[in-house]
Amino acid sequence: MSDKESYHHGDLKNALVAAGVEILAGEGLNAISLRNVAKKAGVSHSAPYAHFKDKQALLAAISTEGFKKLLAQLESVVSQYKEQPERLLPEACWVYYQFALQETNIFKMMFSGVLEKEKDYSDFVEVVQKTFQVVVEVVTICQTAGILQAGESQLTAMTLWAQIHGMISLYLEGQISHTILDQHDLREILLYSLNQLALVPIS
Amino acid sequence: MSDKESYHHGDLKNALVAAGVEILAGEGLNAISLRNVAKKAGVSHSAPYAHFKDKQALLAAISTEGFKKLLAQLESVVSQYKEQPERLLPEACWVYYQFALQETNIFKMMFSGVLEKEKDYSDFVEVVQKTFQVVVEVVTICQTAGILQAGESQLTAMTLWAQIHGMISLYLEGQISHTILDQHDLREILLYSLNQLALVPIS
DNA sequence: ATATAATCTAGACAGTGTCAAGATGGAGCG
DNA sequence: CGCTCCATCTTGACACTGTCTAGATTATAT
Repeated sequence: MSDKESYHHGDLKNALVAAGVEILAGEGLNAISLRNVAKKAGVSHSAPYAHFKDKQALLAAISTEGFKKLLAQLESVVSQYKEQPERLLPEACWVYYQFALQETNIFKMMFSGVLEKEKDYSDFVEVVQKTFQVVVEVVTICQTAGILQAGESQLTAMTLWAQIHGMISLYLEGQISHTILDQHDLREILLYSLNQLALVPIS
Repeated sequence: MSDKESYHHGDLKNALVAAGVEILAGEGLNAISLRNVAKKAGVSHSAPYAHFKDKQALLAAISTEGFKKLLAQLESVVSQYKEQPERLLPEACWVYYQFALQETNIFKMMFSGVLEKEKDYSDFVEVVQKTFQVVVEVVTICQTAGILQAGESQLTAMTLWAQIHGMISLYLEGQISHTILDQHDLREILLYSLNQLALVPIS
């Protein structure tokens, strides 16, 4: 089925997403066009319409892929540091930072309002919810360990996520003042912000 | 000079920015094209190139306009509550939320990585820095009032900004879980997150 | 084996950003 | 005042975009 010579591609849907991810990573957000992606997948310019209603739908699929990757990395760090809550918190946040720094374009796409959320894109919504569940899990662990204030874990998780997400977003936008960046690297800034939230010193 | 009949528009640069703001607010980010903006300003499709190097440059000018508006609102709330630090903090943050909610499209544009920051866009950078200065001012006031932890006010300001910015961004992206939104409105969520940062209960 | 549906191609259309050539008229010079 | 220069604006063109239609190809189910 994955015979590249055949008229029917066999796995075009995934191939298009993969091509999109590649273009996104290599040439940036503006370089990603349907025709571009189709060409990279070795297929005619309107073939994607057999698998995606829209350009939006393709972008949603690419974003979903990004979220899956982020989710996997978060889950990995949680299972690694589950028993050391004082390390779990900074490392989990650091993974988020790292993802944003390494997969900048996909990250921006995931959050930059490129996709209008009118359509459900149910796969996308699902993986986002799962990701949030992991954040809640991290928060719960930290709360029972006395590292974070006890309280509604969902709201605290939102607060934590907002903190991390906001900081890395502002960083990517180049909106962290140079007087700060000259004196501190990103890891220090992360730890400083976490210590504003935590009950116990974090390092 | 503002004679609308004349061949030379007289104030086209500002007119284009104004038209852009209007389209952005009315029809959204995807509807804003150079030709569209030019038509709204009553001018031919490539007239903008006399005033802006790029589409990017126009977008940067529009973003700058947005920042000026946000800055003005922030400054206003600071001068209003300067003497009541316990109210200043939530109200200043609330103004940020309100701006994002009311001028959603401009807000997204200001932060959504639409403009590549390779070029300086010095007006833009300047107003961003001024805005950050106001945040630092708010933080300093709250620190001396014992509402926020004493420390490097720039880093604390970054933390606060990230918190607010992250939360409203996630909200606009539809990424705050419904189980939260069903139980709390945005103002409550804001206050909850601020209370994670503040030394004193905030309401 | 044949019909039906899924997949892919080819061609067309209106929009898009950008550039080049030329028209227009205001500003500063004599 | 008259003339020149130059910023401003128009027109036309180009390659590229998302999307739609009609038709070709092939997998799948009967």
